[in-house]
Amino acid sequence: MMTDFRQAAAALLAEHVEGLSEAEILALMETPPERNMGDYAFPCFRLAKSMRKAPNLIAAELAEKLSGGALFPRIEAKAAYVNFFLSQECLMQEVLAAVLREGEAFGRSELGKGKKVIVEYSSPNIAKPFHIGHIRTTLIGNALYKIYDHLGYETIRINHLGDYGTQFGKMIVAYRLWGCEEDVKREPIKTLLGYYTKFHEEAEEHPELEDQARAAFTALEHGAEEETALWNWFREESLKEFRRVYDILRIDFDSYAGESFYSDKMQRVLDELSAKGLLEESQGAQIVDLSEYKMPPALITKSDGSTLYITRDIAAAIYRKEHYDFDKCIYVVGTQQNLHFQQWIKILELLGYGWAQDCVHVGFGMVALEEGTMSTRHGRVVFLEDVLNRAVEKTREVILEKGVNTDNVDVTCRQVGIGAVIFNELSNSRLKDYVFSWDKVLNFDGETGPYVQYTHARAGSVLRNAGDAAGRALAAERWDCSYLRDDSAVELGWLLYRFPAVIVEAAEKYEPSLLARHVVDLAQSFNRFYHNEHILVENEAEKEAKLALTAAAKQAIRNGLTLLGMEVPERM
RNA sequence: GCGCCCGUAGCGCAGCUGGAUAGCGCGUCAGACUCCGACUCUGAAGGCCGCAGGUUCGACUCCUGUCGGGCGUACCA
Repeated sequence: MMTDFRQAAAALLAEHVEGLSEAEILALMETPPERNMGDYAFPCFRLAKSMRKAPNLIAAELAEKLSGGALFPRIEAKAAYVNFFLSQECLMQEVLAAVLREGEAFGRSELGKGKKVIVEYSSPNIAKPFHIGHIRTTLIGNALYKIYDHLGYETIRINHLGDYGTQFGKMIVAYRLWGCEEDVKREPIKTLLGYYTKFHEEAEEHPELEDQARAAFTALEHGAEEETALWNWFREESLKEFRRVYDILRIDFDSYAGESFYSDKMQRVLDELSAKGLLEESQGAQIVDLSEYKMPPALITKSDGSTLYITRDIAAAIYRKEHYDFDKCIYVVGTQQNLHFQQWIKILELLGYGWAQDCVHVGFGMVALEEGTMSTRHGRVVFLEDVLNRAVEKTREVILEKGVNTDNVDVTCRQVGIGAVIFNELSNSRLKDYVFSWDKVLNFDGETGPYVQYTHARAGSVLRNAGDAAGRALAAERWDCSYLRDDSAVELGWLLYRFPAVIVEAAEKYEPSLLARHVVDLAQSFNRFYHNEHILVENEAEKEAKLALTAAAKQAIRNGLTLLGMEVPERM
């Protein structure tokens, strides 16, 4: 572990500041807007009232009294701030030693040791296309899983398949009416989707189809033979297709227990709800009234007795707590379902489950198409697999145009193309809606996956060209950091120093984009360093210091991208 | 109607638990490959941070209102 410099500065201040604890000082410490103003700053505004003195006077007095020793050779007042200048030598030595010693474990921690976290993500509906609407939950969930794993948590990945509900009643009815076994076998999802679309068209003129669909689902729920067989078949065929996409993305799950898995665990929910006096009948349906909490009522069962989404989610939560005994259960599901999750968590609380507060809904904004909202019913979808394939093709075009530096073009195209899609998705904050654009996913310039991967490959190339010096740089315990004084090098040192903290922050905020952005910063910084400074110089001490920084940047970029779920080619 | 989310340069986005001159990418314009990989780098132009109040020594950041967009709001998930 590296020294916490911020805390060191706060400790120094604590000796001379009255009325504030070290922890409070630490909380107030900030980073100056520009490096030439120092590395840490303490604003004195807060002290002005109690000390009855102007903040800039207080700052000046504090700066006068403080002595930072080797760690902070300069401590100066500027306006109302006390600015701490960290010894670049200390910073660089620590950072290089930490990154090069820890290697791919750099950024790892024991924060989650002994704790178990469930991440539920992806969760597509069977018999429906795996489209770009699913990309966010799939990639955000996967990245969160990797990040939590890196922080020492025991993780369980659950793909809560949408494999239950009235929609399957519709599918069953449609198949009986228009189904063809060979067609389904040949192209399962597209064929089934066709039936589904046709069902909705027909149902507009023949509303009785809807009733038939509800009846079919109820039959399925009661284990009727024909319905169950059809449903099983649809599920298997769908999973085959989903797995193809997961394989491309190198995503895996520990459990595919979808909604249907809880079908036999629903009665218990109903019993518990009614034992607590929460269940009421209303218009033939069973509901939980939540008006006291300013929410609409939650429908637990429909008037025909079949269950609903929220009932299954309650059953799932209880099952998971009892089966896995999680410390945290993360649901990566779109913000459209905010109300659903609020109702659901409230009901768990009302049932007396204190662990409800360990369940967290990680929402994200919608993906729309340029021509409007996606709609499977209207066939307005972009298949995720198509996006991935086109990204790979595009990479091939770029490689053909610019030349290759790799032994296996196919592998590299896949790594870069898929990486581009993943990085593009994960570099924006999750809450914002966005419009899917082919131009944007297929653009490889600027803040993109290929840019970061390229930077990594380039750093690798420098290290290869360095010959023995690279080995010496890596094996060393100290480096002559006086050669790493260029702004770009200093900046790079800081970004490397902050890397572990960024991973923690990304986990705390369930926001992989923080990590993605940090990796871009690292890449930009390294590219600047590369251009400003010649690395492979004659002077051995200088060369080794620069190679150490190069190797450290490469390692951090690699670790960051790996945590986002990307592959990181050595050459491209 | 009510609830939640979003509104920052032409476009796409950052902006740390309020703090010192609001940043990055794309695009545009002007530059840099006899030199470690130009999928790179440097510079310029481009902003009343949706609008109006309020809290504060200080507001892109917090509160209220308002406008614009998205989503949700009982038998879909």
